[in-house]
Amino acid sequence: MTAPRLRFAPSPSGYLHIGGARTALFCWLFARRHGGQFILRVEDTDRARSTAESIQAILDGLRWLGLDWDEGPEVGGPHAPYFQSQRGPVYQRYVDQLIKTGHLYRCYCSAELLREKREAAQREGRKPAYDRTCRELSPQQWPAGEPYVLRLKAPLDGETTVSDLIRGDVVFQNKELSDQVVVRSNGDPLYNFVVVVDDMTMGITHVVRGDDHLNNTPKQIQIYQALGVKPPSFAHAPLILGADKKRLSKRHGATNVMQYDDEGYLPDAMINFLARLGWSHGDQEVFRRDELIELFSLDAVGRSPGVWNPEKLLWLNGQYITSLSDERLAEMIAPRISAAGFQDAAADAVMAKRIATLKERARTLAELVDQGAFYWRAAEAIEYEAKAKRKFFKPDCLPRLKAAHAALNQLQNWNDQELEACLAEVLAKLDVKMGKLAQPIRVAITGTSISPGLYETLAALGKVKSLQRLTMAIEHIEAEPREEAGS
RNA sequence: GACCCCAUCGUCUAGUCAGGUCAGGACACCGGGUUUUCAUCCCGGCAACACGGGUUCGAAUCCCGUUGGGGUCACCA
Repeated sequence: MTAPRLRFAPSPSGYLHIGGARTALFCWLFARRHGGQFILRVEDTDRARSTAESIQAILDGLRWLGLDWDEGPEVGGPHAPYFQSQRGPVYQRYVDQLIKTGHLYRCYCSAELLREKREAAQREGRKPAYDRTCRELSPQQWPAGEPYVLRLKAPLDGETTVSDLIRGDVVFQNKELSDQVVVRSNGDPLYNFVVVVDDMTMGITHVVRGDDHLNNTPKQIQIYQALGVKPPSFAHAPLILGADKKRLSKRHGATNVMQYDDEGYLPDAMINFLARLGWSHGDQEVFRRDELIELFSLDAVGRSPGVWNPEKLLWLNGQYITSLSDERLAEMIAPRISAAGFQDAAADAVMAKRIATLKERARTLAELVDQGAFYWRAAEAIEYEAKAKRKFFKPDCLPRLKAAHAALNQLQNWNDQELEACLAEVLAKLDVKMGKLAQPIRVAITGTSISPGLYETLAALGKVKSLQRLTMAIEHIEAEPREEAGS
């Protein structure tokens, strides 16, 4: 295959949506797989809805996902500008061509009249297509000074076939297609025309987009034909649905990819998950980015719409978190720790050790920071969970905690092995089971009955903080009124 | 309503194009094991070819129909 050129062409009327992200991913993967180019083009001709913030949000989303574009906003390229709003002269050139070749005609029907006709057709069960009233108007019949739109003089019969790389041939009867408006009465060209001109002039070879565009494709092919140009290859990927099988929207949860960043998802996990939603490679679930590039094929993209499954994304994200190095994770969560207002700035080695105890338990970076709160908190800022306190801070554990404190205080090498040996000795001396000692200590140092393994946690917390919290716990229990006496 | 697309466990899917293994994997769920809690991990379980006709010795796979779901029908993109 000669180097393909693919484009992602979002309209900037919001953030980067999950569905858009997957479309962009498929385009990007295909381009990277075949050594082609990935082009970003902004479809901002709807000035009422397009905003600069949206453009930025979409760029941010793509960058977060690591979908780099070879041409487009902020990087430029040989086919600039990459904003439709700035390509007026290009469109005008091709409008002129189509007028000259007789493919466009003036239609003086008012928007109001068309709306009425459409509604009447709907009511009477006819198809709501334009009735071609003005198609054969001669210039003598043009009402002077009246506004008009330019319509495509489309074929009246025959058929238009979309050769889709995912779905095969999709045939549309031309009589089902009406004479689409190409230029508004104010002179602005419409979407189906500008998208064709852009794809054509930018040398796009493969148009990969959502299923919702399949019905636009024959209209675009008719424009290519009028222009006398061979259309690119098309591939329409199935849409992403919510749990109720309705088109994915905000009420199904987060649809903004950057919200997943906020919630502590990793871009690689998101990429992996998005790729697997609609595309597959045998039984494989986890793919590195380079594997995805190597294996991606439009042949393996399914045809049926898929349901967004946040549970599986969570699982995948956990897999990625576990697989990252402690050091890398430390970098990633540092901003989150300070944003949460925690003070403890531990040395890198200590930080890595702490993360090692947490990462296989956390499915998101947010969970990781949350579950490690007892690490980042100052020693004296410990908060005991009510239930854990009630269950494990009983007066009878005081001797055990005191014995543990005394023994640990003597420990020279504060590491997993030494800690285990040290506590084993305490256990033997007191003749109690591990559970009787581990849980009170756990609550003392973490504030809860749930935490990573005790030795590694003590080791990662550090001797000073650990002993301080043990002391605090002992004092706390001693200060507590003895409930047994009353009841 | 018309047109277009789609149809395997609850979900993502393999298998469909070149009909022939108890329909495979993953998430979730349930049970068991490991264990100082939780999680990880390991083992096991539950669970699907939408329905009806054909074609065929044989159909998840090919054909037709039905049903269901989705999408699109703008002087939006």
